[in-house]
Amino acid sequence: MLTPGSHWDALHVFDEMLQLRPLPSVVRFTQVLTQVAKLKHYSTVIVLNDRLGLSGIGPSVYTLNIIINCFSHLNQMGFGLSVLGKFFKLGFEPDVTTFNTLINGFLLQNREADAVGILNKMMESGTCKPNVVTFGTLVKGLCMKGNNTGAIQLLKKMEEAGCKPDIVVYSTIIDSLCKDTTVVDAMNIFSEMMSKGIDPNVITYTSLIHGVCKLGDWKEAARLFNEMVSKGIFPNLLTFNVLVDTLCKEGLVGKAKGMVKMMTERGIEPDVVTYSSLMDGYCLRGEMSEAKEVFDLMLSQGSIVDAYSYSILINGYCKHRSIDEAMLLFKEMSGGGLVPDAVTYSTLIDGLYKQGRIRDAQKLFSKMQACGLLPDVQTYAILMDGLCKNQQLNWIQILWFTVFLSKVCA
DNA sequence: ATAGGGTTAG
Repeated sequence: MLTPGSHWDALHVFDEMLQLRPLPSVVRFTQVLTQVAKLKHYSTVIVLNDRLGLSGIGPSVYTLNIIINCFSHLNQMGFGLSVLGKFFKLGFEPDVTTFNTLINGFLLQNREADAVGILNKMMESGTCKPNVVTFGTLVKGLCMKGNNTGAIQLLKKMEEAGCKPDIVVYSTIIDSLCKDTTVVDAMNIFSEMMSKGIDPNVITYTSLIHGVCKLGDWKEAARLFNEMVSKGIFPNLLTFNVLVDTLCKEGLVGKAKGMVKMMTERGIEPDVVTYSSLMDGYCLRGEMSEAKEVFDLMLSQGSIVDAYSYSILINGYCKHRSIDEAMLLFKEMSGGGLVPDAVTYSTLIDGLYKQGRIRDAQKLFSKMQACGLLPDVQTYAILMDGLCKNQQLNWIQILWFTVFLSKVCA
């Protein structure tokens, strides 16, 4: 379907630009590539860049860096590294952005050692010293690995190296500590940050509010909320979504609806995430007709229903023994051009096993693999559970499955 | 004109 911002529009704009005479500068094309990359249409960026090359517009350090970033996000670090060859062929020097992009790529591939290796080389180098983004990227990588201690150590290390941490580095660590429910530590880092004269922003506060909400400390959430507003920092869509979601997970859907009313009054329109959280809230309470009402409301408001929202409703029906409703939605989403992922399939497979529909579950698993979707740890756990409970596995198979799962988890 | 931080499902 053609929607504003789809990669088809980008292709169109790009082709029209390539027809112009004289040709726009590489800077203009870079601006379009940046926009497409922001929409996460990484393979489109690669295609557009190839067309650029065919039209005789040479790459710049900027476009090459963008291409490396796109290959990283497409899990094609090999191609990303091969772009380095272009630098040397064209006589360009990779800059700090190039190295930062490569570090991020390695981290996305779980190649932490390679990422740290680049940092060390940069520290030794006289020409391309690491900057705040270099450290910020690595801090995020350590947090993603659950290594908050390492992230805090790196924060100290960057200061020793004469690189001042900024609001992004601090917010990354604060958010990770909050996710780890070590909100006390997050608050300490928060104070440390402010004592250094770094002002928190809406992202910092949203992470802290999320952290205290998860602990059920609504009083503290309200305090932080008031504190940020008193500083002239206003809660935005994400802040409200976090509040709506945590209220729903606590079973307080009524309060969540109040929050939706509040955000609307402040001129912030709920989006697909807001509604999906509400739907999940109703599903958790087994109030499926209310969940479906929210879903229909979304549909009536335009086409903001995505694969995620379908998956949430499908999960709700599966958990409340309406597997046929779930299958109907599954067919509907596929027909609507939305692509179910491993989570959606796993949910349905789990639902089918729990109803004793072993054959259907296995058929769906085959279909999932035929679609090129890789089962993950959770999928295998669901398969093993389903097969065991339906006594479809003997002890040898259970043993094999367990060994397999432990390898996947490692 | 390029690089790093906060939201939803099994």
